[in-house]
This record gives sequence, C-alpha cells and structure tokens, in this order.
Amino acid sequence: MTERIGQGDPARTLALLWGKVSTPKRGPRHAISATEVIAAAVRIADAGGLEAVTMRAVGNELGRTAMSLYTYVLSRDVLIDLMYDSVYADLPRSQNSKDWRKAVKRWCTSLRELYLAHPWLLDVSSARPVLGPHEQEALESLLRILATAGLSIQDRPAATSALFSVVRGAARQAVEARGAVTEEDAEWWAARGKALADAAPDFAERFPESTAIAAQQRKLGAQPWVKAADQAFTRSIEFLVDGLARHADGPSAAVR
Amino acid sequence: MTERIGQGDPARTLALLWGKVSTPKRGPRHAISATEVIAAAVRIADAGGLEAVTMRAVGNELGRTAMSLYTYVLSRDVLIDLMYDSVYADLPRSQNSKDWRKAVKRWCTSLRELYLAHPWLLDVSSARPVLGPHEQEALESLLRILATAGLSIQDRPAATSALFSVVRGAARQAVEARGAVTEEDAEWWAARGKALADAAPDFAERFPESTAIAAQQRKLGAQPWVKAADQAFTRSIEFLVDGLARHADGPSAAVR
DNA sequence: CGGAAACTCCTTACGTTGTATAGTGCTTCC
DNA sequence: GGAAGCACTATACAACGTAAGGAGTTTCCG
Repeated sequence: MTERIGQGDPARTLALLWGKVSTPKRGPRHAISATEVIAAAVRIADAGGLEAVTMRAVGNELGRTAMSLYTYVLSRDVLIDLMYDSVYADLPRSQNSKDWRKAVKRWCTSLRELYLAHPWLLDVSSARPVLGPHEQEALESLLRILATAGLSIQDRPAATSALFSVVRGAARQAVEARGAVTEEDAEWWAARGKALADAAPDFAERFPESTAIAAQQRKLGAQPWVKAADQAFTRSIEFLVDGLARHADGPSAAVR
Repeated sequence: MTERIGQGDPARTLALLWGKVSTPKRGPRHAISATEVIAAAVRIADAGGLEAVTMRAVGNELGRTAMSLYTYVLSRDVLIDLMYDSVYADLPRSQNSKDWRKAVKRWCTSLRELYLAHPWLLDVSSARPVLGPHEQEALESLLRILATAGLSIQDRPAATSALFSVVRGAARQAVEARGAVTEEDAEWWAARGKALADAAPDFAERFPESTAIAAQQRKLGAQPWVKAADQAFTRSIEFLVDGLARHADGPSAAVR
C-alpha cells in the first residue's frame, strides 16, 4: 500500500510541516524536538526502508515508547509526510541560468540523486495534496526554470508533472538495478531468468521486440541493469526537454 | 508501503502468472479456480482500494477462509501480482498504424483509462521485476510502435520507461482530482486551503510561480482539478512525443 | 485392494503493527 | 494552591499475514 499522505486534519499537518506549531504554555516541555523525531525516522528508513519505520522502532531509537511519539505527530502517516519534506531540504536551490535546458537537467539530476540517497521516498505516494516548504521550493525552482524557458503558464503544470514522473520512474529503476548488484539478488535474477524461460518457452517468438532489447542491453558489459537504468534516465530527460523546447521560446545554449 | 512484487520464489510466481500451473494428480480438486480468486480480489480492490484486499476479505468473498487461499497463491504479494496482470488483459491490442504519434497517444490513453478504471494499480509498486503475459504484451505493443517510429533500439528502453512514468503520474493526478469531487473531499480541500494560508501567510511572496499557476487553474471553471489533470495528461504526452520525434525517423501524419 | 502420499480446506495460534485509553507526574495558569 | 493542560508510560485491542497441525478426499503403487 502506498503510504497516503495529507489525510486527516490538514490544519495540524500543515502547521507541523511549515513549522507553525507553537510551544504549549503549560505542562512539561518536550525533552526532545520534533526535528529529532523526524531525523530518527529518516535514519531508520535509510537503513531499512519505509516498512522499518514503525512507531515502536522510532520510539526505541529515541529511548522512548511508541506512544510518546503521538505528542509530536498525529499519526505515522503524518510522520512520513514530515520525513519526506525534511529530506527535500537536501536539494540544492536552483541557480539562475540562461540555459534553461541545462538547468532542467541539473534539477532532474539533483532530484534523482535525492531518490538514490533515500530510496524509501519512492515508496511514499506520489499524490501530494499537502506540500511542505522544501517540496514546495523544489517545485517553485522548476517552475522558475520553465518560466525562463518561455513555456506558457498553461503548459507548466504538465511539464512539471511529466518531469517529476520521469525522474521518479527512472529513479525507481535505478534503485532496483543497484539492488540487483548484490550476490544474493543476482542469484534471484538468475533464477527469475530461468523461471521465465520455463514459464514462457515461446517468449522470444511472442515478444521479439522485448527480446531484442534484452539482448542489446546485455552488451552493456558489467552490471548491465545499472548502466541501462542510468541511460534510461539521461535519455528520458533528453526526450522530454527536446519536447519542451518545441513549446518554449526562451534562450538555450543551443537548439541541439 | 508500496506493494513489492516478484519477491520470493520466482519460478512459482512466473508459473502462476503465465498459466503454467498444472492440475495436481492426487488429492481433492480445487472447488474454485485461481481465476475466480483473482477476480474476487480485483472486485474488492475496485470497491475499496488495495488495502481492502486482505486474505480474510478475499476468502470471505469466496465463501472460504483466508488460509485456503494459500492453496492457490504463495502469498498476498503474489495474489497482487496476479491481479495486476489480469487487469492488463483489458488493454486493447495495438493496431498497426502508419502514424506512430497517434499510435503512441492511443496507447497512452488506453493505459490511463485502465488506471482510472482500477486506481489501486497505482498503489502497486512500479518496479516490475516479474512481468505477466498481459503486461508484457502492453510493453511489446509500445515497443512495436516505437520501432515503427524508427527510434533506435538503444533509445527504446528510455522511451518506454518515460511514457509509462508519465502516464502513471498523470493517472495518479487524475484519480486524486476525481476523488476531490465528492462533497466530503471538497470540504477537506477547502480546509486544506485555509490551513495552508494559516501555516504560510507569506506563501504568495515566497512562491510566486506556484501562486500564478494556482490562479490560472482556478479559471478552468467547474471542477478545475479534474480539468487540470486531464490537461496535464494530454500536454505531457504531447511534449514527450514531440521529443521522441526528434530522435525518430519513421512516418508520422505530420511533423506538427 | 489397501495403505501411503499428496492435496484441499479449516481451525487455531502467533508475532507484529497502529493507536485507543487510562494513569502518573510535571508545569503553568488564575 | 487547586485546576487545567501537557509529556510520557503501561496496557490493551483490533487487524493483518501466515505458520502449523488436523481432518477429509483423491490418486498412486505395491
């Protein structure tokens, strides 16, 4: 199940995301900060994936009980929203550039690297009804680049949506490919290859195009899946940027 | 957590997916077929989303216990794989077309409609280490179109990956937008708007591009989010197809 | 032909997870 | 100084996937 975000009370979630929760006037103070809770959760996710982020695990990481976390966040889902926005803070702010194509590529590359650094992001729903400040900034950066490119305001939502989607899809592929590098996973992939041959002995006949692609990718040398994933990323962005260039009138280093 | 697929024994999963499981020679016969199990699970998912597909719910839908399902599938994950491939059977086979651009768009439109008909598909991991026959056929269809377009074999993986991603992203947006149409959800969105204004009173100042986009989209009239999602889909595909055209040399109705 | 093996299906149980609820102790308000 | 509000803990519950064992059924094979 993709982790759904932004559910429940939007006011509370947004106040947390945007740092508008004030310190209560009565009662004992929090012994640790919400930032520390989020950081602990991110550590756990980075180490074991999103499924490792249980309230018990996070509480334990902080020397507390699961239930104490509910004095910081409304639910596990809200914690995940906060984690998501917090790692977006790692994205570099976009630099002004006359060459919008380069700027788009740089933006995409940065986002891809973020996904590779925190693969659990890909397991969080891509539906974003509630954005935090860092994620909003990432979107704004991209929109600024597209404005510089001279893309019409009507076209910008589609462009951002497409770019986000392509990067996310390519990052997913890259994460899986890197995961296939270990010995254990390599064995799994070998077994899968054999199983497919058994299950579909007429595969090559039925799917000649897919077969040709697989053969071509085997020529990429060592770690073909990793190379293929990297290539898919760069080419995908190239295609999309080429397409956007057809609708933009801003300056670019070259039409290409 | 995005539902991970293809884990565990690949041989068993692939045999199930490709219909290569033979009837046992001993013991009582299955009283219902695996196809009925899958169909029951799809019904439940269509009605309540992927999270509603519990082994108990599926068993109950069939007048059986949860544990009896394990004589059909190895795990819930495998059941989800089977569900996924089964609905891909609904995709129309691609028709030969001299106009590859139209063919790509038709392909994308069909896939988007599939996602809209079965939104739970979007909650299944986009990482596809194990493909069933119908999903493989969908990929093959697209590859055939791209071959017709004269796209190089090296470029085809990136093109398919990008198209899948863009359709998936746009479908997600469309599903969310349609979900916002009900009265209850509309209230949620109104509350979210107010909460954001409270959390970030300087939003327009910090994010002028995003603010301009939101204002422009409000001009779309009734159900702006639905219209915006539809528009994002068609424009995204247009951009990508335009970009692909830069690298393809096959026939198209017009360069545009 | 009959016992054994394989198989379907059920029952019970277990470990895990998110979170409800009540209680205790602490801080500030009025 | 008592009440209200708050941090944190302990306990409990519902729900979930699935392990394990048992009962009944079908086919194999000596």
